Amino acid sequence: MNISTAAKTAGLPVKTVRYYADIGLVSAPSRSETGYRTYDGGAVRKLVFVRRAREFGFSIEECRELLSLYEDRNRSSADVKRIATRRLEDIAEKQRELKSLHDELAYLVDACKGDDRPDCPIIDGLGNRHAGG
Amino acid sequence: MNISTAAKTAGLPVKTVRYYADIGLVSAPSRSETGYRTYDGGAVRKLVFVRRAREFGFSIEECRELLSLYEDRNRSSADVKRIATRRLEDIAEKQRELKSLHDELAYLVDACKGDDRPDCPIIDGLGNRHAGG
DNA sequence: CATTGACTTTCCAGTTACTGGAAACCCTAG
DNA sequence: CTAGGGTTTCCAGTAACTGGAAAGTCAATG
Repeated sequence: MNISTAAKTAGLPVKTVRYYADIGLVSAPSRSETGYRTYDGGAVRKLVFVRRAREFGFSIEECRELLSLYEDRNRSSADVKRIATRRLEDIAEKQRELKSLHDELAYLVDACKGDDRPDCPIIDGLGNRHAGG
Repeated sequence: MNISTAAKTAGLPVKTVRYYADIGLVSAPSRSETGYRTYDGGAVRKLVFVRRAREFGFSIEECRELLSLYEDRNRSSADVKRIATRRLEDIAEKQRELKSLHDELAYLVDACKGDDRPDCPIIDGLGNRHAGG
């Protein structure tokens, strides 16, 4: 199949599919006589794998690592779990950050009357860190 | 004061302080006879304001907007509240996404034995979307 | 006065993960 | 044969910096 069919099947933009081969994340596809890229089921499955991993927030480098584990019939599940667990910690950390951010900003928004006068705790709160963050 | 003192006081890297003037986010500082940038308290306060806003996840363009409100003695607090509320919704949305991501990945990690055998629900789960995600 | 080392300047390149667009080639339907 | 897609390559741009080179400046020392 041609690139647009492969891309559609994998749920990725055509540009992205080309890009993933350019950076060597997936292997370069074979070409037709006229130079068109041609894809088979296996190539598409790898693209799906990458798309899913990216949706999980794995970086391209992590995808590279996961993909080599995906392709390695002899790797241990512990190797995979290690990477996934690290990623899980990243997510939890990000969640904590977002929560404190949300709470602090919500506090400021709540304190702001939102009327046509210039007094605004949000602006004030951005200018000087408020106590008890 | 020179740029490194200003940067330290504002809690920003020197490079970033220069960058913010380059892109016109803050006005270009005055220069000494030999071309060194010189900062006063007002300039530093604006840098602090930008740093805080960035920490809150406001984009540079939003910072530009907020900064003009910060500098405008006649703007209404409603204008500020509008921007901050939009940002608050972004954060809430991001939190929801992170939660579903976390739950799904945690489910996979939990299902993986993490031993030296190749069976791995994480890899399998990345290859094919699991039901009831 | 010379030197040393820290600080500053400008400018260019690189980062992440793509995305947009131009110019040219290919393919299929009518 | 033409029209309209799809495809190719390559270059540039995004967001928000960050790193580094080469050259000028400053303050303290000998």
